[in-house]
Amino acid sequence: MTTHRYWLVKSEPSGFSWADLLASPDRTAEWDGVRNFQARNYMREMKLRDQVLFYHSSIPQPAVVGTAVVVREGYPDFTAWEPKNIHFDPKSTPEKPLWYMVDIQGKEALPYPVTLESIKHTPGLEKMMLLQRSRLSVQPVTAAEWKIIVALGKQGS
DNA sequence: GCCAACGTTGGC
DNA sequence: GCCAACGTTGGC
Repeated sequence: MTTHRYWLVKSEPSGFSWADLLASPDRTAEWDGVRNFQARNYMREMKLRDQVLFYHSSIPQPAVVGTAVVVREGYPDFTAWEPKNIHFDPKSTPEKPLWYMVDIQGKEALPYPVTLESIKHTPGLEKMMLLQRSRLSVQPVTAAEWKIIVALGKQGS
């Protein structure tokens, strides 16, 4: 039997949005540019077909707007090796990569985006890491939390 | 635009 | 190895 895990990734829509993901070839994007060790470690735990909540941050109504799936497991984030890239980091080299990324594929839009505000007030979601560690851009979600959020996103509250 | 939270850097 | 300074994120 296969088990998969659940995650939440955050993105500022002005940089890369849910719509951008859906518009990508095969609805698939490299989740590059993560430069935080804890987030990196979580990405290295991600497995094929793990489920991902896609969250829009730094907007008036931050919210989970869709679901995605991991289609490629952790591999070196080569943008760290490109001096002109905004995510360049000289401490990472092809021989000794420091940063990793995964590929995710957009799966399902949530017709009723699940706002941060509603997450705060929904029983069962009060322990979400999002509420305590708002700055962590890749974080685990429990199966129970996943279920509640996807249900809310599909049918509203 | 402000500010709190918090991760990272660097001097010692 | 400590800790102050600094930078970044993200909610409001």
